[in-house]
Amino acid sequence: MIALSVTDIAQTLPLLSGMTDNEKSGMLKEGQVRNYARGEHLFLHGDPAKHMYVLCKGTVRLIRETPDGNEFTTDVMIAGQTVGDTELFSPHGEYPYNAIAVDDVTALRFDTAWLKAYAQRTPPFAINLLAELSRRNQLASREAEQHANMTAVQRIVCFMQHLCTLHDFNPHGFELPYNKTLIASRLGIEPETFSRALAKISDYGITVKGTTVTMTNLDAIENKVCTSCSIAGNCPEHKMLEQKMNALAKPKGGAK
Amino acid sequence: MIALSVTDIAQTLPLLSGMTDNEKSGMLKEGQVRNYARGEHLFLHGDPAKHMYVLCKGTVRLIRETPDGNEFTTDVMIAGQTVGDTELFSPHGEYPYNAIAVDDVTALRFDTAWLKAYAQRTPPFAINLLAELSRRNQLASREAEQHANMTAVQRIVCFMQHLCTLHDFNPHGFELPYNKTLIASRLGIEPETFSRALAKISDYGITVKGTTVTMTNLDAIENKVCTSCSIAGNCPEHKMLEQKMNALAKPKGGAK
DNA sequence: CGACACTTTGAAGACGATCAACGCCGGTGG
DNA sequence: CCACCGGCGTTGATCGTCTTCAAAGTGTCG
Repeated sequence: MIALSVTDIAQTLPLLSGMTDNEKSGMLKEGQVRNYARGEHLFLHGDPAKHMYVLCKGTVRLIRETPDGNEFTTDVMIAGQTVGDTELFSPHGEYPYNAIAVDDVTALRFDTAWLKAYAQRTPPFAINLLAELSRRNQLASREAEQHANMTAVQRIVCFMQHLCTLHDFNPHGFELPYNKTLIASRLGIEPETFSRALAKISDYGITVKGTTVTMTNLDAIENKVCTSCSIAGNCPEHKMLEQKMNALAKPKGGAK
Repeated sequence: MIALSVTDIAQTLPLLSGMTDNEKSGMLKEGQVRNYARGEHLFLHGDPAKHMYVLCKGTVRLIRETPDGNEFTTDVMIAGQTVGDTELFSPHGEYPYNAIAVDDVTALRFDTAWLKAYAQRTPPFAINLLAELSRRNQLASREAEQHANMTAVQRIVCFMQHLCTLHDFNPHGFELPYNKTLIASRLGIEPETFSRALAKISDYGITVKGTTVTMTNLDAIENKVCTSCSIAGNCPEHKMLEQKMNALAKPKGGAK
């Protein structure tokens, strides 16, 4: 679990890109450092959206509960990502999901009212917000599409690929960053189905043994599963993976 | 099919809310009136996102094509709605879907570059954009959730309810605004499944005969289907429907 | 009238959810 | 140190839902 310092955040946070160092530090000093223990919630569904969070350490699960008691994991956020930015300018100002710490979490907490005012007087920040929301929209709509058109096996392959680039893992072999039940919930499938599906993904050039994932054949993924690949033609995610697989040596027998 | 004048748009367009009349007309005069015949496309997937469209007349279908030739209808937009606003500040600047006219369409077309600059120097407009994207995000993520947790019948009921409020129809009886194949595609289900499911939705207090929809029992919908109802407790959409059903007389025998 | 798109119905099959059972592991408490 | 427990993961069997393929009915428009 990597922890990010304030300077790390200033460099990596998409919401701050293109802003001057002065502007960055001016904004970051408004953030309060908050810690959350495993299982604690940052906020609950229906709470007034008073804060936005930048995660520095740990993993946060965004969950919506359905009437029949089912839980649906909307997303899983990691260090360097932002929670609650979508609700900053939401018309009715409530969080539409619970945010719960999967492990011990450190976050920078910002006041919504202040951020709103800040966005109004700092156009670059407003633009960054717009770009971020735009990106989220695309992801969300692709999510819905995948659920409608792809089988569980295909969605898992997609997810593994995404996981690998997001966390900057070595495609030749990496460990799952959280447990399988959480992944299944994130993908909207049952743990049983997930378990069974893992046995079948070797057709797509991926092997999963225990918690270790190995990607062996990217061509088997490309144009079969990856939506952005097969539709747009050139998928940045895929190219990154390819470069990395060529650059990194294949781990030998006893390598961890 | 209702056509909107420029003054109609100035009043109803969410993106213009809270702006002065001067600002509104200043922006609207930048829009070019464009007409599209039935079946014509406004733009295609992968096209550079050069324009944003405000629909004045007709219906536009947003479609993504999957590798295996399947078509997935991301959304169906009607007069008074905006197409391409999500891509205004999209990082890579391409439309992620096709936009195709379902019937004869009139739209106001705005230049993306101009809008971007305009948003930077007009904070209220940027804020409206943020609010709109925020709203879209919520809809998209609920879409994904519904697909994972609800049956076809339930999704249809949800859709009918949404349709009724969106188009301001009379719940006691209205005509479907476009054909069933399109609706099925919008819901991510096959036309056959859709057809069969229509026979079963009477359990939820809705009757569909041919292209006529009648809502008879809102209680049967509430807390059974409507996600925002059962989760948030008080769903604005539902309340509107309820008020309307009470206000409007039940149509007698030969009423149209 | 004929072509064509849309809609409906039937029958078969694929897929995922559900219920149930079991093995595995880490932790707790005696 | 061992027994017990709970959470996690896997496997099997069954069931409901949706898709797919096929066919036939409906409607509209030239």
